[in-house]
Amino acid sequence: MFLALADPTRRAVLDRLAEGPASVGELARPFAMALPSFMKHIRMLEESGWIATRKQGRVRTCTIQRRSLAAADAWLGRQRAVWEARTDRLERLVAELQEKEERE
Amino acid sequence: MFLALADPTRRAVLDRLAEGPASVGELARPFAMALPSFMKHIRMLEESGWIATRKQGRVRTCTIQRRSLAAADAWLGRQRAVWEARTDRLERLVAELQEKEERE
DNA sequence: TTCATGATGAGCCATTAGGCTAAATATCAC
DNA sequence: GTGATATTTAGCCTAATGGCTCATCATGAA
Repeated sequence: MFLALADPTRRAVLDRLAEGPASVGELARPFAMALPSFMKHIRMLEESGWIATRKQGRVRTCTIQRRSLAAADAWLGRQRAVWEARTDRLERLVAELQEKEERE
Repeated sequence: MFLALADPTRRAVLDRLAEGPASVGELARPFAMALPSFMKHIRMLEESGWIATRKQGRVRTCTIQRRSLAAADAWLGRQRAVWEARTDRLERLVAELQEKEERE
């Protein structure tokens, strides 16, 4: 899931898709890359759940999937939560120590 | 940056470090992995800015870096923002169309 | 039908990732 | 100074990544 975000091409594709669906060819245009290479990125984005694709005629249309964004967010969110909880504990500890010092 | 999150070992290390600093050996203990292998993960986490390390005597202590979390958040945040802006536009568009229909 | 176009399949290649072992280094504790 | 402890270096191995070309397939347009 994060692996998909590790590549700049794929992040750019997601950036583009956030604005709305697009065909493979359309998505590929900005990149100096052979189509088969580009397709690997598309497939990987689909397999990792970041996008969904549907083929009508000879055109395959890609749509971003909100769900993955939520999943990635969740991990970072948990991370932030623990970090902040710890920070809070530290702050309380420091506060207590200071109080104690003042009383002495 | 996201590449560092792509590996479960490294995510686990970050999970652990969110609770507070730890030495390399301490961090490595839960993993069935040779130390040199583990060190590669540590180095990668450091190079990608997720952690900072400092060596005193023979012990290297690792600390999580808040900054990276913020950076990762930023990307996802931007992504969400565009997505939601677009959703809003679509909702407005739908609303307008419905109004128009009702008037007809 | 024939041709152009959008997407794919197959397979090659160089680099990187992620694991290992064996040996070296640097402290710390006696 | 000897031995145990905590890393670290060097180098090897396999599989996966990310790129390429060339050949194919399927569909839309003339």
